[in-house]
Amino acid sequence: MIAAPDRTPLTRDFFDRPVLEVAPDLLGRVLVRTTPDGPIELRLTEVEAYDGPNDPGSHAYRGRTLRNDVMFGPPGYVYVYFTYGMWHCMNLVCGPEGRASGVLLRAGEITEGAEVARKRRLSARHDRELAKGPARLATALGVDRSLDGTDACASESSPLSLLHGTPATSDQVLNGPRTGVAGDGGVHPWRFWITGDPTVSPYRAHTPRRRRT
DNA sequence: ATACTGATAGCCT
DNA sequence: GGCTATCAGTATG
Repeated sequence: MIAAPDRTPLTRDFFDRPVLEVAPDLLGRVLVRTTPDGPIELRLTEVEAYDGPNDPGSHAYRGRTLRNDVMFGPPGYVYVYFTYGMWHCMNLVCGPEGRASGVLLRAGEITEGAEVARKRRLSARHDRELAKGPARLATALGVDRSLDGTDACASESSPLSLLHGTPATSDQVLNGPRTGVAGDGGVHPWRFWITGDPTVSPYRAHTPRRRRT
């Protein structure tokens, strides 16, 4: 028999650990997004770690700015950024405070509120594609910069909350190079995912773009 | 299934 | 001015 997922929120202490410890521990956890259209729940299946000022792939690498300010604050809060002129992506700040490390939420399985998520992701041909990729995940959940700095340790009824769920066991977790990070030729195998899960996004190496004329 | 390309605007040098 | 923690559409095996 299978135990029901634990619906208590993760605590501040959960996030107040080194990012490489937190990242794999997030797999199988449940993100609840409360919207005017109803709640959406997502079981995390793929994440990526970014280790602050020592990590050239991190938005915090070149210091504190208006955009990345939340990353330099306390752990357990949400950092949302806008990229490629069209998309949003969300991260969870990890400890210790001031290190500016975080976990990018890359993919997950919608376990509740799929009807609401489908309306935001009209191009998805299958439910497993609703949140397959970081920008798709944010779109499906209706997450944008207005949620930057939101507390993920708040109650289930707040705009965003991360519940214990059913954590993946270590034998279910694989790791490998991060997706699309410039200069990260596998030196940092900091992408973590649940083995064989159909909602995990395909790996893409960083592709340098040629300047258009 | 994989491979390539254009779209788009904020961010940082 | 160059770059980007991406996606959707199209082409091809």
